[in-house]
Amino acid sequence: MRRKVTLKQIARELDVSISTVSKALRHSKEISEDTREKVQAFAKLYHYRPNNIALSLKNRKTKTIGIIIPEIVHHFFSKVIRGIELVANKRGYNVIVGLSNEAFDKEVINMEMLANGSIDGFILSISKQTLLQQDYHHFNETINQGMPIVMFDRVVNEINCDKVIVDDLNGSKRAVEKLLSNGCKNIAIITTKDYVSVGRLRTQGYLEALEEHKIYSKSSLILKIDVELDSEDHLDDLEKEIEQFFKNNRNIDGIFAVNELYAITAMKVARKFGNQIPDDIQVIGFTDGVLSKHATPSLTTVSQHAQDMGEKAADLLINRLELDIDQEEGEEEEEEHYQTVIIETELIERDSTKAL
Amino acid sequence: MRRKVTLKQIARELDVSISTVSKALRHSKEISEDTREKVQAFAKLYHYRPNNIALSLKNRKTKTIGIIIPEIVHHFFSKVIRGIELVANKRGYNVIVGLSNEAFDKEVINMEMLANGSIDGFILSISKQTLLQQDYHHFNETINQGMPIVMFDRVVNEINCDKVIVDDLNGSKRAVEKLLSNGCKNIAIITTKDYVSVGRLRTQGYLEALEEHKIYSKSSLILKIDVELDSEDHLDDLEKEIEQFFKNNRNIDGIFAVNELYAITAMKVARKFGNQIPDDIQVIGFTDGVLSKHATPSLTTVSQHAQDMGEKAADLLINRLELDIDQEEGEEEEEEHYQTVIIETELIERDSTKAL
DNA sequence: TTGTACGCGTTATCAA
DNA sequence: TTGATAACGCGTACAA
Repeated sequence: MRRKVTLKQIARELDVSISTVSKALRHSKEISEDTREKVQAFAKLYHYRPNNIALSLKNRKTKTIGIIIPEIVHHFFSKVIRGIELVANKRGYNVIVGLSNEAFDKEVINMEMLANGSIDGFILSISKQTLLQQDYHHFNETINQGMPIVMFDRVVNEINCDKVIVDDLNGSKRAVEKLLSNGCKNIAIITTKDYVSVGRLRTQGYLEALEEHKIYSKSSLILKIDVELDSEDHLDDLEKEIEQFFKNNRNIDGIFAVNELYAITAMKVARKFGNQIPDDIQVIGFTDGVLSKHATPSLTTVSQHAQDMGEKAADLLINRLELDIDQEEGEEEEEEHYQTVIIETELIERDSTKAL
Repeated sequence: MRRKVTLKQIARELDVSISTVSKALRHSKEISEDTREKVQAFAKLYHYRPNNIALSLKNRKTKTIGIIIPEIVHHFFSKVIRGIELVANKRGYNVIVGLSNEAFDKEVINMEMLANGSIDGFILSISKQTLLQQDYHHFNETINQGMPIVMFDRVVNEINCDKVIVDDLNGSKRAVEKLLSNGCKNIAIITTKDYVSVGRLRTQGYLEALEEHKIYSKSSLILKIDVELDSEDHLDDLEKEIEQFFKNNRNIDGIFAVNELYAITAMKVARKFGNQIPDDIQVIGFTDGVLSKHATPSLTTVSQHAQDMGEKAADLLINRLELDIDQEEGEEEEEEHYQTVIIETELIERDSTKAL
């Protein structure tokens, strides 16, 4: 077992100085062709590779991006990661992942852990608990320490940073309009409680679409699901709640659900109540997931282009990181103008809505 | 914007030496209570945290685990990551993720990138292309450099390292036995080409189950799907291939599919051919995915306990890392006995098989 | 053409 | 009780 070789070992072996080896390997023409070749041959033989950690310490940058997401077993988030990783790798960065598991504490701890030199910047989506508590000090502290953050999807206005969001409002608006133009008269929405920003926006889109079509929204047609019901353990409860909702609203002929799980469950319940989809009830979800594609009937959805979001977020972050380098000395940092990139949604029509 | 403070800055500020600060912060009783408190107060005020990179360089370990997987947008792999992250975090480690995207080159590049000091060890699952080419030099090199590897799921005998695998053979065997005891007479298998180790093993389980029931296996009932058909872009081709398979085998009354996608697609095709599930054809898949749970009918599957695999893999790796420390000096490394942990599968009965 | 010295941030050892 | 020094591995400005 030969451990990793270092410059020092090569230097000792070849009886030259460390800096000579360093220069020779970096093809500096300060060094004679003779020694250069000798050193390079030796380095190749022993598979010399510079130690990343030492480079990070020296350069004061790690070429690593920290990702903090609430959950990884989730099509949307894993697609975002894929997008981030793609761009990051292409631009010479690695990706380190921390999971908040939707909990405030784990989010804070994870961020502190990574912020102490392990990474150059964050890409993150806020946990539900954090959104609920509205405690964002850890984000601000991180930014104040000069570590850039890019938020995606679950963002918050209070924080000054680059953001990548889905056009939730217009996405849902168009979905609801689709239902309307497909002839639905009683469109229900199954959404989250309002503190989840994306849920709130999607609800708003729903309301605006109705309003613009001069339809009065009825609060009875709006079901706001509580967070806990999302977890695997509470699938049954979710189903029951939606069942109750159906019982209270016998005349529903269209459903807009703000995520895949709600949509699928709604379809299931609708069928249980003897409805045909899309003949009796048409359903549209909001997501990128696999479920939608393979459900029966396959689900018409508002696609979020998750991978695009990841790619965009990575580009934003790396751009800022490399920009910071150039103006390193500028000290008084000319007022930094943060961007909010909006990723357009796309309505993917499948079999849960009528083909006109 | 106050940048991260370092020992040096605190020392200068308080007009003491760096080492005094360091000791004071580590509660060394070498230091007078006076200065100790002074330093600690100052450090707290400025949120001093030791720089991870510097610590890594000094301690020659990063407390970071590198994960290399073929694909992240995949229920199985993301669940494994969740398991790894859970244990890693609990034991004070971070997790850095590299995606091979099923390609040999990316696997190699990613590993080289991380092996140069960024991590203490790998947890990985081999890419399809690597399995196909059977070129494993990068694994051996990594291990020879003293960096431990734990492989999971897609492993290979040639490599000497800890492994965590699913009991593929017995899992499929029991699945097929279930179909048999449920009355199926013509059980087909939809599997992968043999170089995918898990596919091969699951096929073997299928064959053994038949054999033990004195049933001759028919090659016409074995469909081995080519890799490329797995990708999103080739879903249609996959469906067509399975359709053709059905046309050639009109008498199928049971299907065992080695993954979720194959199973779902098979159900779809079966229905298209006018079959009722589970009345005419019973189907069992091999997976942990969401599709199975939410499909119509919901799919009976062999669960792999992906999260357990991740947890076990992380424990194996960290155990070895911390063991290495203790016997650091031992040099002649008493022969290392690597383990292969087998995670038992579990048959989860849902609605694609008959309830007897 | 080659080597020395320094610094990145930290800790451990030894000297004062 | 405190401080100076070395070391982790690297790159580079400067000296030889």
